[in-house]
Amino acid sequence: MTPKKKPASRTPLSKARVLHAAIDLADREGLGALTMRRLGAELGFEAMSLYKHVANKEEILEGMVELIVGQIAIPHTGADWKEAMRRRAHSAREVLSQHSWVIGLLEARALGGPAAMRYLNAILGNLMAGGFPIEQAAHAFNLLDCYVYGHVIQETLLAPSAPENPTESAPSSPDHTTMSEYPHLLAMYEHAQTFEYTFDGEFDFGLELILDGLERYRST
Amino acid sequence: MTPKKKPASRTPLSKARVLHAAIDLADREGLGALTMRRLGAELGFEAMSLYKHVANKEEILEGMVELIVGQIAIPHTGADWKEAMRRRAHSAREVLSQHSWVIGLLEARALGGPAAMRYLNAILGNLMAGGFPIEQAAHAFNLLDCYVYGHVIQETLLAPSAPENPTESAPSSPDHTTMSEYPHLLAMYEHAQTFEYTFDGEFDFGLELILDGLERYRST
DNA sequence: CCGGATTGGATTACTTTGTAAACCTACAGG
DNA sequence: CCTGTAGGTTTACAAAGTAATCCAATCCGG
Repeated sequence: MTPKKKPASRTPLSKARVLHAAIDLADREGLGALTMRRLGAELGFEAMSLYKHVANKEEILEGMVELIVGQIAIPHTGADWKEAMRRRAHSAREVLSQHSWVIGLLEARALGGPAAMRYLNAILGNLMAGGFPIEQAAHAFNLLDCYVYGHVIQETLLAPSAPENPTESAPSSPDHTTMSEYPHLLAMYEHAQTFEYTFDGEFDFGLELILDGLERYRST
Repeated sequence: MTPKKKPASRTPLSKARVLHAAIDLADREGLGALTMRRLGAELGFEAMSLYKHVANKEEILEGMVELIVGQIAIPHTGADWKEAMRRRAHSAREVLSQHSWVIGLLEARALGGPAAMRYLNAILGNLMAGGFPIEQAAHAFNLLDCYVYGHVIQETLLAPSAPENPTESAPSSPDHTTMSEYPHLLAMYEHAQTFEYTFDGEFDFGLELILDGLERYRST
């Protein structure tokens, strides 16, 4: 037996490794599974060893958010504002949907990190370069961001509730007798079953409507 | 000493009282303070006594969401769709902002309750009565809801972080040296200090833009 | 080359929180 | 009256975050 016992999983451990393992775990089994002991086990160490690399669990959560937010594509400063906003909205939706647990962490953690700052700054810069004066840019940014954010939440709310709680899934039409009291809602459920209804479609509809509205507003 | 010792606080206890006390506590000190022991104390009973009226904490959380969602004004079926949507958006924003912790609970809890169903049903009904065929109503509803939802989150994220974590407040412009790397963001912060910038204003701007867009869309 | 200091990890143990289980007690009704 | 049950209490335990301590290897100046 050579002196190197567990080759891959015994590499030194570091904040970066902890964070990536945490994201991995959250992706696979949801935030609920992210406990210090579990995370330690996942890495092949004891729970308390993690504390040599992060101050506490909160720091892990912050780091996770930071990493994820950093994955959202930032528009290049030269681009046409409308196309830039479209791109970044799609990117944000994709990234956030992929790691739907971040939503639950975004309470005060995001705003501070450098990734978020770079992101926000780039967007505002793009809008202003696109001809929006500051207060219009604020309006536009706020509106777009609320929409993207809200939509991701809706999706994860309605979607086949990922790995978190494998119990109830939302849109399973809770028996027709109950539903008969809510005829419009029932119609909606049925429509949602159609192949005409996709999250992608819904998202793009709203996004384009907002973008067009903003364009009209800008040239006011 | 008369036999009645603690007059008001010793009334029998019931699910309703538990729920209202829970909402009260969450309003005052945030979701983090809502523990079974604390809630029991608040009511003048032991923690375990609560379990004679609710199955578990989850049931309390569900009940809280249900009560809050039930407070959102539902538009009357006759009203003009635009005005109806405007009203309900404002109502929703108000109610959700007042109890900002509901956002954190809305993961799968809301969609099932009767209050939510009534709410969704009424909105869809209004839109369809206003001339939107089902798939357009779905679009419109989704868009509006995402916006309202997203906006409330933004607000609570940026607002003077209520009773939850009295630590850091977000928009305190984290020292000018750091900010100088993000010029647009800095400009935004400064603009936000202006009396021209209010959450109300931002909300209404986006709402009207969306409503106008929907109106245009409907008559396509 | 050596002895202490430092670094990274393991052990133990304490706290908080949800909740199961058993217990108690007053009151209702046969 | 006796009994059972509804409503409340006590005790106890498991999971999770983390403080304190300990331990081994490695690093570093003399």
